[in-house]
Amino acid sequence: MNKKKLQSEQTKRKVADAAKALFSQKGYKATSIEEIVEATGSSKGNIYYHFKSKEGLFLYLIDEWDLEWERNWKEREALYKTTRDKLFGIAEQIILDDLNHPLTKAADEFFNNEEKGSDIEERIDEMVKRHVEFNRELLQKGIDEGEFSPKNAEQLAVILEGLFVGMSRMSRKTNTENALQLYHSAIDVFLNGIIARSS
Amino acid sequence: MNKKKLQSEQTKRKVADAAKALFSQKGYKATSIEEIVEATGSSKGNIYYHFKSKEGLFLYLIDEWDLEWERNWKEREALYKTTRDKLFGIAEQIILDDLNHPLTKAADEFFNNEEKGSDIEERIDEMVKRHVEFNRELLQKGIDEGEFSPKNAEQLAVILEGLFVGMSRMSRKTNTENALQLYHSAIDVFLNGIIARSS
DNA sequence: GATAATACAAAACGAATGTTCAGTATAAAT
DNA sequence: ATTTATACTGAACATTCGTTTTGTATTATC
Repeated sequence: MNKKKLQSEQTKRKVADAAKALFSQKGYKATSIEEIVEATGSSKGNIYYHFKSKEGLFLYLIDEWDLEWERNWKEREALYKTTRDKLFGIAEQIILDDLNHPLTKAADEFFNNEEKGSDIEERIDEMVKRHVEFNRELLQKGIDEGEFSPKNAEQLAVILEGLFVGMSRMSRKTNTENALQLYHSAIDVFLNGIIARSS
Repeated sequence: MNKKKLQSEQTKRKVADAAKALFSQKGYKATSIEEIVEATGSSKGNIYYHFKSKEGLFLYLIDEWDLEWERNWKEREALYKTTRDKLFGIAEQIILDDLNHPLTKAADEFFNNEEKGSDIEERIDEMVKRHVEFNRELLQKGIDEGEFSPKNAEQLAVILEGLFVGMSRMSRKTNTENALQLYHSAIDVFLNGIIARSS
């Protein structure tokens, strides 16, 4: 059990990579299996041998992407000391990760589509919850350490997530530099809005 | 030129109303012309007689919706004195208007889709610009009158728009009450972040 | 070496869907 | 009254696209 499994994994990787590039460029719906076939040289049947369905393929990519994001963040987190700085760091990574390896657009489209099967919806919900929880822990820490004024961390976490979502959308047509500036300002406002004041 | 034109307008209205309901419930892609046919009793050919295409029909609805929103706001604007209060008022109207007459979901989906023709994209861009400009004027007024600390109003306007977009997304699965609370908190943070401080 | 499992190809399926078009009836214009 | 324009029908068109199926070569298993 060696040569075959290896070859298989390589093929799966190749399909995943091609699909990722296509979904990123064209969006989810606009990318057809046929195009993935053309890009990989693999056959339709083979793609369906490796992935349950188009949605399954996409979800596979999203999961990979999300895991990679968290891995990257954990590597960089130590670079930032205050929660404030961490937030700016997160924004920076979002922009770099999302605008360079951007399944973002496709993900957005996918999340908003209504046709998704029940299992798909579950996994999406999980992901959003993970994000909010991630934010919540970060903010809670900031509150506990007196950096922010004590408020409902859960709700702030949702607001922060929404802010990121919105900024992502607003910066879709701008370049990286402008996006960085926009995110920075947004977080500035957000932080200024929840910061602990000595007065 | 009377009886016929009248009948024609009524039909167009009927199609528009049915389409609006369907797009709202099911989203843009998920709503087929066939379903609009079933809902109206009109024929496919007739729908294409009144509207250039499915996209054209949707855009027609979006335009109507946006105009109505502005009309409603202008009626209510006088109720709020400070810019701060106006922002809360806007949020309230967004939630009520958007969650009750919600083309929001479909609009979101539509805006994110990549396949849109060039003219479509133009009209969408215009709409976003209108929104940002609307925000900008509001914020500029708040700055001029000393309510907010002087900052880049243009960028704040974009952030505010993004915040609304994000909140809309985050409150998709909640009820009106929770949505109101979320928006309120979000604007609280935003205002707190840009407010003029005496200290 | 025979059998079974795996990786892949190619074609066909099938169903959904937006759009067009030839035709018809009704109202307006001349 | 005849012609013309308008509102509308219903069926056919034309694709696109995700998925299934059938078949085959290669590799692992016994």
